[in-house]
Amino acid sequence: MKPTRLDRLPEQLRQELRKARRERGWSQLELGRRIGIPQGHVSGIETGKVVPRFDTLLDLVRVLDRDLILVPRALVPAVQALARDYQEGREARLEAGTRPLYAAEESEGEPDGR
Amino acid sequence: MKPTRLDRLPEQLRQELRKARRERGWSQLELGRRIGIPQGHVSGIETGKVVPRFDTLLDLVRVLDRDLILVPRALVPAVQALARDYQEGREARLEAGTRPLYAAEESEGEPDGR
DNA sequence: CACGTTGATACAGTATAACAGATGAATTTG
DNA sequence: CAAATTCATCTGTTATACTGTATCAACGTG
Repeated sequence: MKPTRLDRLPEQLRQELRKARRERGWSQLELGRRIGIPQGHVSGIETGKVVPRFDTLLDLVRVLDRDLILVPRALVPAVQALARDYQEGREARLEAGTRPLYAAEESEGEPDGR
Repeated sequence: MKPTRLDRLPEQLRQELRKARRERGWSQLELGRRIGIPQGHVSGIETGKVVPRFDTLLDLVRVLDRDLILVPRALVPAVQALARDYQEGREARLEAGTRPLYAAEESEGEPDGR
């Protein structure tokens, strides 16, 4: 992995964001629309071109049904394992009927009135 | 809790930051020095006057031996409980010999070369 | 009391995130 | 193929995080 002094926003986190967005079948435009930021900005964040403010990132992860939480360093491995297992479970359930599952939902979930 | 449209940086998070800093016996000046930001800025963050960039907040929590991690919303309660229990354990151990424990360490731990 | 520390706040100047809008390449779709 | 979609990137403007410096009140300590 290139150190690319551009990952002031951790690459791992960026990948997870992109993955979560795609799981939902949302384009950057769609995701941006939901939290009120332009497509170009979503792109900049996902590619590591800009480091978002904390509140922006929080809006982003929450609309993707995730959250950012503060944990003691000692617990990081355990929590990550927990999260990974959980996700793998979801994915397994997902490919069972290879359908986006989320993509369909055109319920226009409240844009979280920013 | 007041909604105070100032908590774009969640109050709970701010309280935890302040608490963690004090546990270590560090002043805002000392904390700021360790990650390379001025005392006034630390104050602004702790009081909710400014919303830090994600990288700034990450530097902050890491020097306080915490981390920010992305988790599925469904796991938030579980992870928070885990973190709370862990902290309570530490505190109990701490007051046993009511001594800052951290405060002493003047090992000048690498300022995490920003 | 004089002195040092801590934390909040202010101000000016700089850096950059955020926004609006546009373009173009690659890919998908009709 | 033509049209639409998606995403990266660019330009210009605005908002604001961040820096450096300084002041002040509250507190504690010599």
